[in-house]
Amino acid sequence: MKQKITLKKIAKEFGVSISTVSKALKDSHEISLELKQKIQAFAKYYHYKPNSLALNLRNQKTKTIGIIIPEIVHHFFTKVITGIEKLAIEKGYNVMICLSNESYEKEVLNIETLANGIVDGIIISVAKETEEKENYEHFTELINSGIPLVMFDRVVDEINCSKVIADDKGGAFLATDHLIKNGCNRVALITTPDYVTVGKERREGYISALTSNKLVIDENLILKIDDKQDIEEQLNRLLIDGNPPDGVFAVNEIYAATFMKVARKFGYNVPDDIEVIGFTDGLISEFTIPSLTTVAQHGRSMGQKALELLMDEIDSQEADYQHKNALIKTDLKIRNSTKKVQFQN
Amino acid sequence: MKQKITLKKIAKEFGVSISTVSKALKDSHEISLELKQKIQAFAKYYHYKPNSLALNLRNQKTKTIGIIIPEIVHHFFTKVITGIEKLAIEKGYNVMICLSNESYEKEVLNIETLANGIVDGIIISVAKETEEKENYEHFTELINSGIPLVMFDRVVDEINCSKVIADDKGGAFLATDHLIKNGCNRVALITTPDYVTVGKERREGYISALTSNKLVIDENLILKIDDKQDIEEQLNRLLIDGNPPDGVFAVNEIYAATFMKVARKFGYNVPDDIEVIGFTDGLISEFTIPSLTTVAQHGRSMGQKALELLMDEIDSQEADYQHKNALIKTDLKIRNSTKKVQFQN
DNA sequence: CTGTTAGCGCGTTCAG
DNA sequence: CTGAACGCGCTAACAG
Repeated sequence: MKQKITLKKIAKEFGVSISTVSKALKDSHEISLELKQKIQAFAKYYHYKPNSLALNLRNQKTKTIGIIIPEIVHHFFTKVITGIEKLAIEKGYNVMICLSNESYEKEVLNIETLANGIVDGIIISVAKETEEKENYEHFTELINSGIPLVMFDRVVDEINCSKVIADDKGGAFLATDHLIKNGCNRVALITTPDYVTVGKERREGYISALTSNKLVIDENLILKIDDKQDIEEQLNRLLIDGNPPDGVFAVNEIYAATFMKVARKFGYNVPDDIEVIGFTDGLISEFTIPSLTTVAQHGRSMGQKALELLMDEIDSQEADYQHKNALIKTDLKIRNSTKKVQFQN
Repeated sequence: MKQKITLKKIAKEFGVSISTVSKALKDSHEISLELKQKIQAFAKYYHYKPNSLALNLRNQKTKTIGIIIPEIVHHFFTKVITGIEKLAIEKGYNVMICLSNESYEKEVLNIETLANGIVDGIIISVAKETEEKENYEHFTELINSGIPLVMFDRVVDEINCSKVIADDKGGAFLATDHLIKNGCNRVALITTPDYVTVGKERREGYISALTSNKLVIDENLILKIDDKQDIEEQLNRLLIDGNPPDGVFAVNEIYAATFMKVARKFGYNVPDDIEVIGFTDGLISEFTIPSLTTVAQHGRSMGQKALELLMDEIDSQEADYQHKNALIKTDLKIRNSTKKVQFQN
């Protein structure tokens, strides 16, 4: 168990002081060439590396940024992380990922530990439970303590920090509008409970598309899924009364793919009887039959943008930093769960 | 921008020394009850928290463990992480995730930074490129420097550390045997290039199942996929000559799902013409049509086991720690890409 | 050219 | 009951 090599040990080895070694290793002009070379060679041989703990303590910064996400088993979040990570490395930062598991308490805990001197900034997508409780003190405290915070995807308006979100509303509009243009006039929405912010946005896009196409909003066609219950069963309701929708927009991939399964069970054909679009950046869409038309979220871009904003704030340490918001464009990825025929009439 | 509260500041506030405050906060009997109460109340009010950097520096440990994985956009790895994380939190450890992106260089870099005093131990699944290069110095150095290392899934035999792997061979045997028992006698294997260790294991299981069923190994039925090229095109080869396999075992979900797509394009029906099994712990399998029969890997259990072994090594700081290996059972998750009729003859 | 000192924040002796 | 001193590893200002 080889011990770590430190300045102190090198100093002892050469019978010089610690600071001499430190300077020698930084190639300071104050040190004689001969001594420098010897020390540098020695250090290299033993793979000397400054202890980052000590450095961090001294510099009061850590060159690592923290990411808090609700769930890692989720393709969208992993994409975002990939985006963050890539850029972070380029900028010489390390990345630390924490999971809140959608729990308020764990989110608070994560923030507390991260804030405790181990990261220079935090990127977060807030937990469902936090959105539900509307309890945001931990965010304000974090910000007050001087640690930059950037929110992405699931953001909270009340908090004054930089934010990056996908154009949820626009994407939902795009999808719904596409269905209508394809000839659907009974377009259903499969969504989350109200407290989930992205769900709300997507719902607004859906409604706006309906109204702008002069269709009425039929509450019977709006289904809010409770994740804690069986999803298939809840989806049945849309089909069981023999008066099915002819188009379906689901706010995520799982809902969309599961709906297709259920529809098939009821004997409906997708896309001939019912066209389906999902909102997602997932893996499943390509492998369902028919493959699923989706609203692409561009998770990687979101991650990159989030890191950019965070860096911007970290670098410009002005007390009155002006927080920025970014909207990541979404677009339709047409696959086979919708008909190709547009503008048919 | 509220400054962080430290022992020093509290001490100044009360006109006492730093160590007095420190003791007061730990409820030491050396401090008068009155003073203790005042200080504790004050600290609580200002959310005093010991700076972990300083603590780590002092204690020479960090209570965080590092995870290095090749790719995060991969359901199996996220499952493993979930498993690690859950147990880690319980044990009071934090988790830091780094991505190697399958690159040798990034893996080395990750290890170097993590080893540099920021983690107490590392759990890794090695990058493909590292396996290819067979360059393992960074691992031996890490171990020599006294930081416990545990490998999972993609492990390297030559390195003396604890390891946890899925029973790849057994799972492959199970799958292949199942196909044969179902009546297949031309079972194909879709696998990775040779240097990927898990691929090799699974291949062995496949071959062992064939021989134990007295079937000959037909190299034409073994297809090694190069991920850098178009997968569908490579899969065509299995079907293009009009003499297709009647069973297919793929070493991962993507290969399996993609094969089903290709087979369908060639007019073959799964499972009637060709039965398919994939090795995986993924999301896609449930949503393909037909849903995919798989060998379940139990990623979460692997993660948990890996952390257990790591903790075991960290706790027992004996110089001659005896490294342990764990084999995580795999089992068949029967879905609809295989026929239900077993023992038919 | 080299060494001393101080300080980052903390906990632990050891003296008083 | 309280405080001074030390050490974790490092750097920077200041002496010599």
